Amino acid sequence: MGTIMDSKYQPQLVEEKIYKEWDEKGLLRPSSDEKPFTILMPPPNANASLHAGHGMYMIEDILIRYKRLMGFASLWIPGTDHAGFETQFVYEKYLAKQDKSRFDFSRQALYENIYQFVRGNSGLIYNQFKKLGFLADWKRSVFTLDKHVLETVLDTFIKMEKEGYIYKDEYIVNYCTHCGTSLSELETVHVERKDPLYYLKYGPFVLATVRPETKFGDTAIAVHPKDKRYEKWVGKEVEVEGLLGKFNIKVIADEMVDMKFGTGVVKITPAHDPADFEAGKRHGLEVKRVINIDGRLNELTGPYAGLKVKIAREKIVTDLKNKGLIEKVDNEYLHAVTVCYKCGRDLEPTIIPNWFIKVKELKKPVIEAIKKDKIKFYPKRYKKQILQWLKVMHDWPISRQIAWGIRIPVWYLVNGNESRIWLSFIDREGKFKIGTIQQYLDKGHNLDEIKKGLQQITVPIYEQVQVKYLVSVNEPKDRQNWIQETDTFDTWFSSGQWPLVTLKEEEYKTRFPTDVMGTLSDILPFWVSRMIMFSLYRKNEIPFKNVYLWSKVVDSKGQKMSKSKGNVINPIDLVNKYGADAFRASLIFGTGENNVPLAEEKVIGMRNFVNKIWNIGRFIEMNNKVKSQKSKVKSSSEKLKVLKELEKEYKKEKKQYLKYMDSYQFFKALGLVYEFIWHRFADYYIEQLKDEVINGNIEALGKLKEVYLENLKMLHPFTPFVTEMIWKVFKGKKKSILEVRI
RNA sequence: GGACUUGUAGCUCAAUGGCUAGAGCGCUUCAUUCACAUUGAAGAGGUUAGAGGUUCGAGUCCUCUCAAGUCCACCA
Repeated sequence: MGTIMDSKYQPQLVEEKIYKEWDEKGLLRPSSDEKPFTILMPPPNANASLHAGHGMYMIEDILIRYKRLMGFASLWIPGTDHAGFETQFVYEKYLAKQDKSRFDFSRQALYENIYQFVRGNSGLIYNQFKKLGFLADWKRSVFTLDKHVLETVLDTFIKMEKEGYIYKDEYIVNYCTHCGTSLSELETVHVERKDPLYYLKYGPFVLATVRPETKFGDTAIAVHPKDKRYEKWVGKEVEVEGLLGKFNIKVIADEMVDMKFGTGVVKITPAHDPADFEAGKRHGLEVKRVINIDGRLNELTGPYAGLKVKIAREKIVTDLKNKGLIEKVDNEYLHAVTVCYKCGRDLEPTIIPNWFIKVKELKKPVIEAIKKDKIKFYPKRYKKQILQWLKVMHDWPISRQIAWGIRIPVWYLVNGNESRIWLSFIDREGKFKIGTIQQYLDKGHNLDEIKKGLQQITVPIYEQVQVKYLVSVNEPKDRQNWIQETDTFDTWFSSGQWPLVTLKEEEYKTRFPTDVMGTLSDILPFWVSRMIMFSLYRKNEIPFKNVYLWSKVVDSKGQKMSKSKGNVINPIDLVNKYGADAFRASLIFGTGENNVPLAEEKVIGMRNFVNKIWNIGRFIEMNNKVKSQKSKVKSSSEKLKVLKELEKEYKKEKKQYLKYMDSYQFFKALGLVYEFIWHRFADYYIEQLKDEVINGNIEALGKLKEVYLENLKMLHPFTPFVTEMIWKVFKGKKKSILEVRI
């Protein structure tokens, strides 16, 4: 043996070497003959670098290592996500620095540029994961734009379309005119804000609105059916004086109206308000669009055409005042505004043709599987939550108006539809063009040129004739001209199929359903529910048996980490300073089921603990080396009693440890071992037996060594490096603690 | 507006309805040739947010009030 143990454990000197040895020994993947245990790593964004939240992936590493020590062939498969919207957003910020925007590129060029951009950053996060000691099979990494992933994802869409789960509809969506895409409800943020509430004179009524600029799109006035004040008007048309002159408008009665709000009268603008859109459907109202998707008012607004919403509003308010059409303004009106979660700007509810999945039938087996506990949730309360979410989950818009993603395999027939298909493209001279295909064919451009420079096409849903489309991966081969949909799939549509694309074909027999899915609790509805849905749809099987949900990593005061607050902690800095073991343990120790506070002081505390583990080993090793030179001393009856006590206490500890680990109560398991090893084993037992051991009592030393080594195994999932290092000191340089079993 | 979660020492968190409510960090005092000062021993620090109830017994269960957080929002 003869390995010299320094009086201080220095992680910086050994961690990299130890990790390399695990890799070389093939310990990153399981040996084949044991019982399978499988975890699929939630794919981080391909261009991301490690942040504190990723530290919690360590929960999965704990499970992988624990199960390995328990005799399982534990396998952890990593991957990365193209993260459509997120990544394109980051890339566009990068473009903006060079005074460019996505409108300067064709979608093909933009896609390729982002691909290169992502490639340049990829691999970074895996190196950081390795620094944390993650025992994952990196060679098997899957990227959500890999060929076989595309095949599966496209195939799912085609199958769903065939079976009638897919439809296209004009739908009012939250549209960010700045980011140029529609957002799902889950991607929006509601903020409370004060805005002026204008009381407008509206024919015989006065009504309150914060958005006077949408009044050009009004197609009805609504009152509550029980409101006696307005009873006599319901069902009739009234004449209203507006900025563009007089017009007639219908009065309807609908329960959506709050009699107590404002004057109890609201204008209905189906094209620009989600609630009005629904009301419009109920009453068969015309949908009159007055704001285009670029956030500017259109030709129906007369002199205001071309103005952006905010500017138009100011101008319209001034003009209304001059005409005497504003009765009063309430400047203290507090209301919830929906803003873009990415750029924070107000969202414009807008009607856009979108692709949808009917979820009503698809979610049924999901609900059933969860109710029957085929999938278990930790902590338990999330079962109730996910069921609640599933219950109210409505049809899912899966199309996104961005280039970075998987293009929807739909082809529109061009012939005969030239003036029905709207598009934007970069022409052969590099100029941005927008309009219908017909307009540009007339101006001497040809379809190949348009397709080559294509940015985005919009195929509206027409009253009489629909543009014919085919669902196909490749362009239909006939004499006709076709053009492919430019919308891409929502990221969750592909990452929702993660469990269907990560395993090898033969592993679906042995490793599916996988054992544990661990992820941040925030994405329970986005991701977890959809993975279950796709898995049941494609495989008729649940994707995983257990779901472990961890919470956000926050700062020492419980505040969310954010750049603007300046409280962001870089995990790698802490690892470099105090070692990966200390960092890992600090995310587990003293936490419950709530947010995980991360503070340097706590990491220091855990560094001290790691050092304590090391020094206990040092004490035993020092006496181990010299034992042959000393005479044999037998234990006194008093010391025998202490040894028996130790044995008993250790057995109790181990039993409790297994119970905690098997029920995913990691913080309790670590707390238990911490307490035992430091305050019982070191502070009590070693102190009691110290003189004996130094005097050469082999029996006492043997017992201490035995219990110590067992505790190293129990600690290994939490602090893998130091336990491996000590193991090598005791057992030999070529041995690994990962090769033994608890 | 609805749902969920939380409120315990200065801070961050524990405590299957049962003994004197415990850890870590911080604080005070003492110790030191010792495996470890990244140490050890001792200590201060609590009306468990508040009020009421159930119980032999409540930090824990129930009701209400107050406060904080998260998610959802014509969907419950």
